[in-house]
Amino acid sequence: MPARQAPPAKEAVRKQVDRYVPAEIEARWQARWEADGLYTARVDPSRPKFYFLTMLPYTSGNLHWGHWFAMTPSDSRARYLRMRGYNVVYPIGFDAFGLPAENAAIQRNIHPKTWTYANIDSMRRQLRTMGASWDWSREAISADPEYYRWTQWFFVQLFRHGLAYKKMAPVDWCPKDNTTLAREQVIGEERVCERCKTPVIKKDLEQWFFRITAYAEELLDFTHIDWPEPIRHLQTNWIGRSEGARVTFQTEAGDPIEVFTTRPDTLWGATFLVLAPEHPLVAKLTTPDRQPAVAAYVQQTLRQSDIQREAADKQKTGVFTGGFAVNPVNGERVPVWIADYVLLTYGTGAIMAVPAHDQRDFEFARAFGLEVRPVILPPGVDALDGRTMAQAEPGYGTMVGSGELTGTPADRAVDAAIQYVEARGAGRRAVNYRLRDWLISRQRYWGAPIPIIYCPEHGQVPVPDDQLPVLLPDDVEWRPTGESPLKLHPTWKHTTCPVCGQPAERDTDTMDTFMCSSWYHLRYLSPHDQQAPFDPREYDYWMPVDTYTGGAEHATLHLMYTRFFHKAMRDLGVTRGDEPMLQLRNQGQILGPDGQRMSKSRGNVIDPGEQVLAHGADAVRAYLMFGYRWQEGGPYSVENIQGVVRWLHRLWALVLESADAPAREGDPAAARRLRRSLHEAIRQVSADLETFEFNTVVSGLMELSNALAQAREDGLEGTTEFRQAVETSLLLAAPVVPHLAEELWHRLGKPYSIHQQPWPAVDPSALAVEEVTLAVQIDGKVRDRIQVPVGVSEEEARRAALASAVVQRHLAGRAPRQVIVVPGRLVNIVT
RNA sequence: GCCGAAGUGGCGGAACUGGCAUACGCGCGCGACUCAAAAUCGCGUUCCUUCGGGAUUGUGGGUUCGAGUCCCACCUUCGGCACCA
Repeated sequence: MPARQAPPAKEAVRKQVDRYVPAEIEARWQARWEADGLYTARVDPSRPKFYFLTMLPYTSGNLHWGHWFAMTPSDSRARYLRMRGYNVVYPIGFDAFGLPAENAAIQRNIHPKTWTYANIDSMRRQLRTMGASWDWSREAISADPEYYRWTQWFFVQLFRHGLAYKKMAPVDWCPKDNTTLAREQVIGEERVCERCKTPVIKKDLEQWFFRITAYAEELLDFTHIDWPEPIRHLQTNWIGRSEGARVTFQTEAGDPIEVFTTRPDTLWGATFLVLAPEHPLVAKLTTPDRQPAVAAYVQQTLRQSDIQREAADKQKTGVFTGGFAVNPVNGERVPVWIADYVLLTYGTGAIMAVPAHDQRDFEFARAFGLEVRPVILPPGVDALDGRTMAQAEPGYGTMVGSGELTGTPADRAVDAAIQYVEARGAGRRAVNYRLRDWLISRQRYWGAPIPIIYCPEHGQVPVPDDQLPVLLPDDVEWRPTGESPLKLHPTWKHTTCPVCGQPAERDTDTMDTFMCSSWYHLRYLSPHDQQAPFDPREYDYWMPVDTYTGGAEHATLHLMYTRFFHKAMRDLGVTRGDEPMLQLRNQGQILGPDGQRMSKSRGNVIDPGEQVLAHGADAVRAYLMFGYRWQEGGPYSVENIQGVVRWLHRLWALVLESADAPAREGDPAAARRLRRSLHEAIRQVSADLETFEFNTVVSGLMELSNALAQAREDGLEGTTEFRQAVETSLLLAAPVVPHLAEELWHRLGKPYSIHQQPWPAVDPSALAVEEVTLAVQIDGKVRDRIQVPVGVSEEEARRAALASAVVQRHLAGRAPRQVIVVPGRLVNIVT
């Protein structure tokens, strides 16, 4: 759709001006800014720095609304901060490794590398059309050897300090993508793969893990960062901290069983133990006569998918092992069962079952005729009978039937029980986390190879720093088979041990791409550094990131991993400070016009590129800022984009039409009104850019445009006040519509570039008014409005309000009981 | 079930610490321009009204001179977690 021409206004004396054709100006200014290095950021200790970071895009091929919505409002804020005098670094790069590249490459039968780098080329071009103020000289691509050399270097650092380790474990496996996944990449109740939505299965595999659990406690501390509350809650819940005790039960087979409980006060009611079927002690505890039943149950559990197994409403199943343990607090002999409702991966993989006070244990006990023994009396409960209880009683209360501790009240029961077991060496206070270590091995091709060599003599040997990167070979069969493609390469894995020089083999897995993106903000500091992952001088100046913007869907993935990574590297002396990103803000999502997620299958995809072609990048930027609450997002609206398109055409025409109006004097009152509108706009636009309230940034600019139009009606064209207001309008609009502002600034003959001008300051005297309108309320309802001088006394305001004819009529002779005066706002007459 | 976010005109959404609800824009209506239409410009636009006024921020209570905003209970929608001991 071509931009439409605005004819001269009806007075017909308006100068005929060029129409606004964004296509003619946007590319030109983009090229100029880049040629001039306008946004190239350099360390300059004489100026305050600002590290503004937007989540790097994945190399999926095309920019969609999500990119525009995340990036262009952020860019406006970066531009604003630059005009405010900050030395802003606003870098960009590409998250280029990963499964989608491989899967797309498989579909199209082209090499993942070819596909990825072709996408980067086209995405670079598309990104440039946004008119964003990125420092392209800092571009980093995670699939470049000069990048992943350092990803591997970080792995080696973690390995050397015991934070990366390999272990055999039941892990989540995506049967479609043929690779393991981190726990965080398994989504929802259906337990599907984050990428392809295929239900995951469990496999026992030897895999590399990062010890994120060592940082569980510290990751719960958000006191020094300004992150959105929902993200803090999601991470807190994911980490899942529980306080309680670990208690040891001796067994008749010899090996003790350790359990974790949050309710040590119920220990005396533990009438049996339950182990996860995969628990290592199961074989040892099982008596010969129970062997067939136990083996059958374990087999059955293994065959079941996790979804079947973890369905909460499922009937409890399990079998008796034949083994017995001893309850350490009362010396009673309790049977040991196995059941699939106990998870190997949480706590110790074993529980003490207290059927009277835990609903799951209760259901299990009733299903198998096990004893239910109440040992807690919650307030208001006189007695509980284990034989007749219909459900568990999970509340806290006074201990009963608990030996020496009988009678301990609710508020002391847990502590008393912990002290009791600690004194007898049967247990200790403990904190347990739901968080598990981060599984980073991937049996896929398109990732950074894990830099470990296996030597028959020296075991796991990290690749020495001077031999990094371990290059990913191009000549592989990269289609997935379930084995790592690197393993099937004829020569790649064969190498020599860095310690002894004897033949050895490389690890043939690659790393989770979330490892690559855990430190990209550091690579931006010096993307071509050959000596180190980043230049410490750049680090000391720019870090930490001051503002980070991106999607909330990474709450328990990237946003948690990158915090862990930073803290681990801090402890290794690589980074400084406790947190990598001080302020985080999440944008919402742009949906299709039907309110559904845009997708080809729904046929509701609107291409942002087409809108840019039709209306210009500036209009799309302004539309995205104006039409939504940025943190919320919402459906794309064809009608609403017209609103900002009109505004931009009006602004364009107004500026050019009034550009060389002959100088004259105007009505002082009208001039004062214009000046007040101008400074109110400066105040509002500044404050709202600061706080990410982008919709009111644009509405403030529109109101200012309306005030200019009114001023023109009032005959102010040609006055100093009018010219200043026009120029300041352009400065205020520059962060939002950078091309249009630059073009008009240029046409007004102002010095290049508008983006290097200082941000306008609010003059408080311009905001001052002589008269204010007070609302006059009677019993809280507005009945009248009165004009009073600005500094009017309360007494005068009251008198003026009571003098109002409307008020007199409503009062009808009654005397007000009370009159409340809120200076500058209202008078409320209470009858 | 647990945790979190959000409910304001026909629509997107404003409303800073409790003080004039509905800014700004879309849409719609009327008018101007036009042979006509589009575009553009101007005016109007929360709802009801007997034109006095009355009602209104998901629902019901409460605090207050005054509540979209604070408190209590509930409803709806969306997101996350879920046999986590």
